[in-house]
Amino acid sequence: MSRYSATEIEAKWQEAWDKAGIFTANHKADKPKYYVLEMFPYPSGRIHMGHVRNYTMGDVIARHKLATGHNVLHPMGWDAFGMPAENAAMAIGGHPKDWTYGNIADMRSQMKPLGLSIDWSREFATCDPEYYGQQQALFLDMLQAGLVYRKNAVVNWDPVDMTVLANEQVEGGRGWRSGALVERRELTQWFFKISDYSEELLDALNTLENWPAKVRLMQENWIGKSRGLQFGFERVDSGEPITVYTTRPDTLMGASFVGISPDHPIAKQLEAENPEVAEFVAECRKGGTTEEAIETAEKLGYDTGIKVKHPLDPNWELPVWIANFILMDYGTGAIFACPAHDQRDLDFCRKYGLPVVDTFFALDNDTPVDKTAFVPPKTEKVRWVNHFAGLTDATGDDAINTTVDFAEKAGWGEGVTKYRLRDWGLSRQRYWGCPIPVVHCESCGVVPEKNENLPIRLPDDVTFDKPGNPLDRHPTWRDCACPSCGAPSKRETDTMDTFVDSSWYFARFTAPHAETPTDLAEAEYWMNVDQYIGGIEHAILHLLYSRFFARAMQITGHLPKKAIEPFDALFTQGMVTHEIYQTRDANGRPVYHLPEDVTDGKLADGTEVEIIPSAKMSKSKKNVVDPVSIISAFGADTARWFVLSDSPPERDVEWTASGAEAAFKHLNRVWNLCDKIGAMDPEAKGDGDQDLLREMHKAIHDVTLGVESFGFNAAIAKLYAFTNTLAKSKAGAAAQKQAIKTLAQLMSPMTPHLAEDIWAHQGGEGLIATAAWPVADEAMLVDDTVTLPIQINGKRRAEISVPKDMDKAEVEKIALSTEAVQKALDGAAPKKVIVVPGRIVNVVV
RNA sequence: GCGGGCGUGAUGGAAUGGUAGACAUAUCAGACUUAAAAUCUGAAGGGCGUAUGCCCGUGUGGGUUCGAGUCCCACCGCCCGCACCA
Repeated sequence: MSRYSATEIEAKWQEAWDKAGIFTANHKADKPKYYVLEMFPYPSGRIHMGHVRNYTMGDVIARHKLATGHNVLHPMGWDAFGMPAENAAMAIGGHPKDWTYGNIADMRSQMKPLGLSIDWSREFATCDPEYYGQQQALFLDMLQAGLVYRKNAVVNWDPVDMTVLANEQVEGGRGWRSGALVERRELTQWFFKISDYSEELLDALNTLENWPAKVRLMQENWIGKSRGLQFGFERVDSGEPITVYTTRPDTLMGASFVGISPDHPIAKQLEAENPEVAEFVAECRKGGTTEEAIETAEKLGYDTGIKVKHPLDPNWELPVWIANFILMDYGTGAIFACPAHDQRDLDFCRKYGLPVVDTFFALDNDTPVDKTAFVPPKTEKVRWVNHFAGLTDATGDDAINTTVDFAEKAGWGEGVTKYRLRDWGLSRQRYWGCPIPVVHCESCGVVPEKNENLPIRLPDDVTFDKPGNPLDRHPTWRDCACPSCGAPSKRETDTMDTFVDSSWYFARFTAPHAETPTDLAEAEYWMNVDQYIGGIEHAILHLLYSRFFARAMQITGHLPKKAIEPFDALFTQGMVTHEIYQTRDANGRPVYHLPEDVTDGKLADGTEVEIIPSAKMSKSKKNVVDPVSIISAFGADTARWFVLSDSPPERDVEWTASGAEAAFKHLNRVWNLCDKIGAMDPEAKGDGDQDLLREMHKAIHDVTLGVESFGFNAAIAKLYAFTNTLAKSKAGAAAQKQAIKTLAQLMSPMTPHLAEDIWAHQGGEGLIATAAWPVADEAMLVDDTVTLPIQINGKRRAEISVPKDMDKAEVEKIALSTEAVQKALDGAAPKKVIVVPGRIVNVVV
């Protein structure tokens, strides 16, 4: 009997697939296409179990589609620009380019043994000049189409990475990568006009039926549409209006003061004139220092002394305050405060002794507001005591609509729609990114580079011994001729946010070597991505940017109209977790231990470790298992099988040594089963051929359903069960052989190497990878005889065995004659009998 | 605060409104072995009982239904996302 040697067969079949070129995507044949894509990795240098899970899921889909007669596009690339390469250069010397390409080579060599059905001929890295040159071309087209612009803006400055960050890249006041507290600076930056597409990006979410509802909702909240009233408060001194935006215009009679942002033009003017204001505004800009401080930040205000007139009563004057909680880039940067119905306004007014006026009460309670603002749901009816349009009992929603109509008719305000989504600032003061292809000329201003000069390559001779951008201090790279007038000029030294790189790579995969960003014929054939798979952490940033880029690329003629939503279906997979093993050092500080150093809760020297519940694998907690060592111990098939088997794919899966071993043992069992069946006399007859084949068809049905609906764990459970059935079967050689070949086919998306070897051993034709996927025979899915449970009043009391097509009346008769039913009836007639054919019988007594 | 999701054995988890706990882990017992490992066979939600069996059981409480883990309402707990957004 031969032994299952994963190392041997995996290398053998990977070579065979390569040689046959079966994973090379090809659009010539007359078959439907299928584009499956997993989010491409950052080349950190090591693959981790998360990658294994992500790519295995995509591979299962890709291989299944290949076996069901599709032209499959399943590419792989590298999201290769970004800070870590520069950090490495600063920390250990060397060049970001060498570091990155070295990592790519390492990771590729770790990934290849997984046996993924990837078309490696389409591989690229975003730091390839061939790729980023096309990105520059795309940028220039977008510039011409008015989708990119430059403006002076208050931006988030990361003092550690020494670069600006987009709003989406600031989490809790800290840089998403460095974790440093973000400062606010005013700089001239490049922006993508994503906010022009707010409404469309929001509307189109409804068409993304095969996206998780959670992701759509997160994007909806992020875009943040609101409807409200915009109007002016007239200044008493100058007669100039201060324009405010409010979503609760119905509370205007409860207005207590007008508030403006510290960045509002009026505040800026006062700042210049008045040192006291300057000091206050500076204090506001500093902001909090910790996350808690930001959450519980004290409301700060400064009374400017300016008075404005209430739009409904020229004799009613309100003070104008500068308040630290008002954001300049939302609405108009100015508000009116209604403390009775807004907790934040109430806190502010109580602090500074400003009036609090109730405008409505609950229908059954008219207690004036004291410390808690009265903010009922807008759908709840309330009783108005202070409204200008004569409202009495109405819901908030009705009151808002009535008020907007009233203001529009009276001509002092207009209903407007606002979005929270702001334009995407793409300038980064970094070296290792795609250079922005523009030139600054003293006479011509900002001039786009000529297309024939692309790519604008990054210079290789740079140093990282000083903080800041090496491009900025390079002696010659900046020098160039103005593309317009030819005069000596300076290049832009900012590079693009790396999210730009990942916003169109999926389109580039359709023609990775085209001389233009895309090849429209190829894009027309391969787009859209039929199934996209990645982490939920990209729910907003990457996916929203990509949706914007798909629109921009359509406008600039690089993608067909049908690709406006580039990802037909999205699946967000869970993480791979592991227990954490901890001891403490002499000072009581935690010390973590690698799983491979812990046996039965003890270290090699016998020290007991504390076991902390599973968390995402991370190097700092040392709860990591290296795919490379798993593959060398058990083989890729075992790793692939295990990451899919234990949990539903959208949930986290806990890596356990026992689970991985169990997966390995099971594959051995299947191997031995194949050996055993192979050794049978081909003419041997046995018992229960039909039963085995029936189970085989049920397995085909269930596994296919599982694979097609991301029920990988359920599919694998069915494969376990069918293997157990086959192992115990006494059927004849022909039936067993058919069963093991089918089992191999059903396993082939998950464990492709083992499946291939079994196929060959059992005399299967060609490669199993390209063999037609088995189809279940409907007639074989139902047993001739079915076991029906008999319920009495909904509780199971007995079972009967009847032919599958016996009619209801007959089933009822048999059910009623059972001992349990007779006993329960005790001579009386049943009140009701429900017979669900093939399912159940319920007798009500 | 706003929004969303989830609560099933010791554990991960199965169950188109139709026999709850498939499949797997851990556990226990048996076979093989001088012994162990490996492998194979079997047991196993809780309680009572020698047993045929009976009672209870999917976070808690109600409801709809012949029948609810699944649908509806309320509550409790946990997780995630967003958040001075006017």
